[in-house]
Amino acid sequence: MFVRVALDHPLPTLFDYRCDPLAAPQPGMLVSVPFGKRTVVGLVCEVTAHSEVADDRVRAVDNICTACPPLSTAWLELAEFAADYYQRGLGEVALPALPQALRDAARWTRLLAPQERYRLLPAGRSALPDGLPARASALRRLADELARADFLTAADARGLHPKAVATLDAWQSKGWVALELINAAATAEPTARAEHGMPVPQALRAPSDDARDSAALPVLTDEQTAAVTAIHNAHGFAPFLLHGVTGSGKTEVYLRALAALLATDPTAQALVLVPEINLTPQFEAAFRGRFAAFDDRSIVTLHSGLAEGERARNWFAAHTGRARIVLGTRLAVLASLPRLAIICVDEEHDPAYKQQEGLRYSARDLAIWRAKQLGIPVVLGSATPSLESWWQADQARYTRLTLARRAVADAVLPTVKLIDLEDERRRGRASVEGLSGPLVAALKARVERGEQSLVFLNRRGYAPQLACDACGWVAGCPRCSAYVVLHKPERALRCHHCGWETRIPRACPDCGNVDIAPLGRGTQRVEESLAKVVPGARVLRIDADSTRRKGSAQALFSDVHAGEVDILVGTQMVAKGHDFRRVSLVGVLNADTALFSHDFRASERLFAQLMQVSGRAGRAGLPGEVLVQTRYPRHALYHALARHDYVGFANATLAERRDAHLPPFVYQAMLRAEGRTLEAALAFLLQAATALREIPAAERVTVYDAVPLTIVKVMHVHRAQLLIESASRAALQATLRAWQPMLRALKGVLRWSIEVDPLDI
DNA sequence: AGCACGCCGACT
DNA sequence: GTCGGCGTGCTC
Repeated sequence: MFVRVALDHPLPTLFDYRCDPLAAPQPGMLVSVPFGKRTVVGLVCEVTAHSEVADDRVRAVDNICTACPPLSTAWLELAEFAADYYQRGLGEVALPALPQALRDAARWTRLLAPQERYRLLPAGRSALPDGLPARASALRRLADELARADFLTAADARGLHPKAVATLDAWQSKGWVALELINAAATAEPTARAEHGMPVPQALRAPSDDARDSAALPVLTDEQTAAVTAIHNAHGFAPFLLHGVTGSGKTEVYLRALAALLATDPTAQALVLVPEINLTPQFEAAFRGRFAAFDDRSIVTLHSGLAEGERARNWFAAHTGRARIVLGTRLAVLASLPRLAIICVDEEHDPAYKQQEGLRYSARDLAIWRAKQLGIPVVLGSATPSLESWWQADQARYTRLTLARRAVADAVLPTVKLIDLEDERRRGRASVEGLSGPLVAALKARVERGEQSLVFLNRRGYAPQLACDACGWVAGCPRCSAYVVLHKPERALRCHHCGWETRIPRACPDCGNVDIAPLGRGTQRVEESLAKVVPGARVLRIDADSTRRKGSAQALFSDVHAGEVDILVGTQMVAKGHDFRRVSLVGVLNADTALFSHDFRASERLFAQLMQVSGRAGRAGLPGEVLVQTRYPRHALYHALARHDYVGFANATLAERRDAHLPPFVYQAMLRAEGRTLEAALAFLLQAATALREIPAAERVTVYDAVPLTIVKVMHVHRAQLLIESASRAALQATLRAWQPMLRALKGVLRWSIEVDPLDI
């Protein structure tokens, strides 16, 4: 007997191994196999009686992972499709999608091995809370938790108090707690159990079933009702584009659609995707609140911020069918969900759904593929849908559901005003520290009224450049072809491309001049300026720097919700999804740069971002105002923004894209090369372009010139790219498939990679 | 991707 | 004389 195994390895082939015919693994199982000098974990794709590989080269399977039920055929097909479409090996797709614990054969035994846990004994229950010193708060917490849950694993206990295990051992010797063994795999709910019917949670019953339930639920608008009904009545594969302005209650539509579906089928699973880790807590709270009868294994999250163990547990809950709702970021789209019945993709336009390293997949596109494969509904929600999705709806391939009104009765869309910076200057009203007079006045008025404001600026750090007035020197990164960003609190210059850091120099290293000054402004500088310009205001900055520590983003956001902040300064991080009820003013700084970008998608991104950040204003009855500082107040994008006219913007932009033969009217792929020199990278791409002439399918493919990337050099590596496109997706795919072996034969470059459907051009 | 082999320059 | 640089080649 032989198994054909996929390994996490760039070669797109399966590897054959011998196995015991009496104990052969099934497809979808994990095995550990010898590979070269190492032992690696692979995924069994086929079990056959014959192998094409010469007998003496075939080695034997080392070990079979019995702790994990095999992955389903449907999941293997998903991995195969993704590998095929994104031009990678199956193993490169499948194995990174699994939890780390499964990819390390040494840890398989521990998955099955008995785990220890401490159970509270009656003696302990009577003795414990009082037997502790009143001041020993950590010990009391431990005792309380033990009393509440009856038992604690060592890991849980350690989470409460670092020395908890020692304490528990001491309590054990006093006869207060007992150490018992549990079998981890046995506690994971087997699929069979789920299929016999989990209890239907109360919250899932239709509102009409129970007057008390319906009283607690928000009343749907007509538009929301229509959307929920349409999703509920769908049969088979049913893609929906839920186009709803911010605050129109898209989340409520997801909640109702899920409730209806999960109630009809007590084993059904739902997958809900959000673009950012920061949004998972608020979504998790909303889902746990609504599905109160679901325990914490029934609703799980999957994202890269979870500790490895928790991620593995949640993955298992999804894989065994135990989890009914899986809420996660893009990586969750590759979770194993044997009973998947509906998928929701919130803010489907968000570029964060595109993985930007390794396998460069679009989680939104894979979500649609999964829905099609399984014949289930998929709901793509956004206030500013991607033009790709909008076009699909235009073509009637997706059903459009529109929520044009805000769901909260007295909430109206904010008024958007453009502040013409040129005009301000001509009238002798120069901006102070980059903040125009009207914006400062509006900020002051909000502080006086006790309302909150949000200042949006998509640039972190203090200033994007540090320059010498005398000789024109600008601080640059020694490893990259980029300027270093001044970070004032850390008193450092930092490269945002490679992380290189240095102290701020006292004088110009070129000419010795001490008058070196920051140029431009980032969030730190705006934070500082606001404190000066709006005296007495409590200013809080939220960006990737201020939220670096784990959990700090949540803490900062809750300060805002608690009203402890007057002015919030932030990057796109604050624009997404958060429902800041007291914010009545949004100020936008420095948006103009994206208007004239070389990237044809820059304006689409800017429009979505500005619509999204505008939506933060005036959510709870307060009249909202958005002030955009610009030098181009007559630009069509700003006009569409001022009228909240996504549809006009989308239609106009789509018409431009059609004329210019850009996506979604053509399909693109990018070949990127990294070389020791730019010449090497370009030479490689030139050879690659020449090789295309030998591929028949490439006759229907347009090849552009190889060009250096905007940031040519990162970490001493020079980068260039070559764009190819075709009106035929099939021709493009066929070309890429034939191209890869030719590329592998080329030399002279450190690395190269193909990206299908690139977002950044 | 790893991890070997292999062939040439600066050091104890 | 070796340590170690990265070019080349292989992995069932």
